[in-house]
Amino acid sequence: MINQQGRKQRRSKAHSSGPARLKDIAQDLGLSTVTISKVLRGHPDIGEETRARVLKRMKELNYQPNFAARALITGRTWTIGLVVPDLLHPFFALVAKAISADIRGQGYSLIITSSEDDPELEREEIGQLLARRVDAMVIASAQHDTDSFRRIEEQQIPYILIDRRIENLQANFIGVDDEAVGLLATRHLIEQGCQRIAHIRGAGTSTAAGRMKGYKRALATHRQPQPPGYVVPVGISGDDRGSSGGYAAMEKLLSLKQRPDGVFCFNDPVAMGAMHAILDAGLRIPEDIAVVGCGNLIYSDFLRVPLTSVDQDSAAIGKSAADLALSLVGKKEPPRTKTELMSPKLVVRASSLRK
Amino acid sequence: MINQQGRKQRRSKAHSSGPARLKDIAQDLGLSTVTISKVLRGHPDIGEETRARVLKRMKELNYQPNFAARALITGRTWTIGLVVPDLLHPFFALVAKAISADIRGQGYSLIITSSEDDPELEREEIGQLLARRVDAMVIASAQHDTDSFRRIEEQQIPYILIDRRIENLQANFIGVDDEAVGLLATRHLIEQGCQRIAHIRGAGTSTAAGRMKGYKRALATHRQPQPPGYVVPVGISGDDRGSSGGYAAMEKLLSLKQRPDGVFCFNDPVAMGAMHAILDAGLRIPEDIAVVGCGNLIYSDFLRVPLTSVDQDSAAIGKSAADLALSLVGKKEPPRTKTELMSPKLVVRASSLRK
DNA sequence: TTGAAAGCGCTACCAA
DNA sequence: TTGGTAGCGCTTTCAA
Repeated sequence: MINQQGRKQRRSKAHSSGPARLKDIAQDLGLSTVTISKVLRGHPDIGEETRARVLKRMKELNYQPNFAARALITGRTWTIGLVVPDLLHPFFALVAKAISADIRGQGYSLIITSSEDDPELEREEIGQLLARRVDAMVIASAQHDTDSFRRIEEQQIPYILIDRRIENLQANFIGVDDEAVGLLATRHLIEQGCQRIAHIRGAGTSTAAGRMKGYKRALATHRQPQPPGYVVPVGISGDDRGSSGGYAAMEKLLSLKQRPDGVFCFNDPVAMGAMHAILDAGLRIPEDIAVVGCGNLIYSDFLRVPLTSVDQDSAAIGKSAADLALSLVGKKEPPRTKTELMSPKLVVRASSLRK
Repeated sequence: MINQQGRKQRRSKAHSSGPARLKDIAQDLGLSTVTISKVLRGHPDIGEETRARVLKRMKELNYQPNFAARALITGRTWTIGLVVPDLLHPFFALVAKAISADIRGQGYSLIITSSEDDPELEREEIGQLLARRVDAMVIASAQHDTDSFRRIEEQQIPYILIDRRIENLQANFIGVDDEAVGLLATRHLIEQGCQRIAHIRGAGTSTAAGRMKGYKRALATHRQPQPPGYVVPVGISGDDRGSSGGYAAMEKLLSLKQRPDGVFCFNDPVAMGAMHAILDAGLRIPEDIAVVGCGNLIYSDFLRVPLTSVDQDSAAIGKSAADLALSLVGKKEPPRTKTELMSPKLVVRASSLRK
């Protein structure tokens, strides 16, 4: 009531405070807001001349539709939420980059949150994204139970798990075939003539379990020994995301009566730490101990010994997840859940090349 | 009109379609929406008993306020926009992580966009964030001109440049003192006994210019020679973000009649490439050529030769930017712009240790 | 081809 | 302490 006059005629000609609104354009041109709205959305029922006038004025005023107002009516925010355990880890950074690139052209923006691998924090972040009514979510989860996901389902928001699966949860999943990762890496070590192959495994994720399964299967298939103590879990570490844990785990392996002559490491940071420990012990890579990692980080070529690693095509995972997410937006009844497993690829470098 | 009945009484008891609204709770409890809204925001003018009842029902329904509706009225979206050239670069990933962690507790979410170092793309992304009415923006810009920023200013949205400055633009800036970076690195090489120090410089950014200035000043101060051809620009590269450019630049330096015995590299990826080239040429680091990088990436310890690097405290930059951004949100007249320069710190490793 | 009216879910303002 | 009313900027529906 108070500011009716002041607001409604706010921008009859010039720029005053705040961004331009449909109403401003309508008033300037003597049209209704509906007409402007139709032009904005490319509605066909508009005369050519009118459309041109409106577009011209929009450009002059640098008009940007208000997403909040639009979202309120349409129920779509044109926003995708991404939850990752750690943005600093190149795998997740690459996934984020790929998703961002994929959805950008479709008018979507990406809200990224980092859970720091803390289940409680992740729940809160998911709640926050829910409150913001993102159109879909992509999650690399640090959770072990399913209730966060039940909440998402209640709100009927499509979501896609990446990299890590959740037990007892039937959900869209895109990741790498982790058992194949373990198989590929271990078989390679066998082919390089390793006789006693150890594994430094990750902690608590489906990823870690899958890779270990592949490792064991490869050993069994090739009738290789599986001495006790040859599978060492890497502790949860701080900022280096595995390197120091890899170092410690490798020290344990080196202290065994029969030390291994090959190690398959859960991921590249762990492998770096392990290599460090091996070199510090005065041993040679790969002559004394061959090392294989996973992730194929970008700097693998520049390490003290270039690291053989299993590539998991992170960019493809991101792109697939984004495509699936977009295809699910606004669907009434969600189609049956989809699982997509990328095939891993071995990239051989000096750390495992014995022949 | 059509669904008045259907909607208004939608969730009188149970869960039907869509998330709960204030109105649902009000109806269930025989109160007005205003009362519920006040409880939601912790308004004091509410009876204890009423408050308790409302909170209980909210919990039961898993109520989440609709951000879009709130934003429409308050004019605040509780969203910060971040624009970086490349999320994969650890510096920007770390900045993003720090900002995210800082604003999380205050109820803010972070929309992150990657400009791929493409000025045109960056303009579009900034436009997108403007349309979304983010409350503030943090930008590591790939632009050279100022009009994107004029547009932000027109919309009265506070923004903070990080890492890279823009010429002729008076704006909030948080970054590292790049001249000090160049000074620190170069002086260190001099102290290590290097006689002919080269510089592989970055392209086009204020950062690159500042570091080179520091390099030149250190040489001048210590009366060191500055032979022609000793400053080589690194080409813009693809996915390795500088490594291949560093390799090529170093090859050029190695082909000079008098090759350098020390190199200060624009950043760590470039330094990795340069070290690669040096080793490939059969030379030793640091005995034949000492190398210093910048950024102090996390894996510097694991390289073929551990890399001496200038640390720029990326996390502090992120945190400062976030704090400043939040402090600026909703301010009528923006206070005068603020510049904050972090002091760089040299982290010495084997690549430069000659004594 | 254009526009009037209603309303998305919430908050601001003021009266009761 | 509580609530009625208006309205944020836009889209939807339907009538003109």
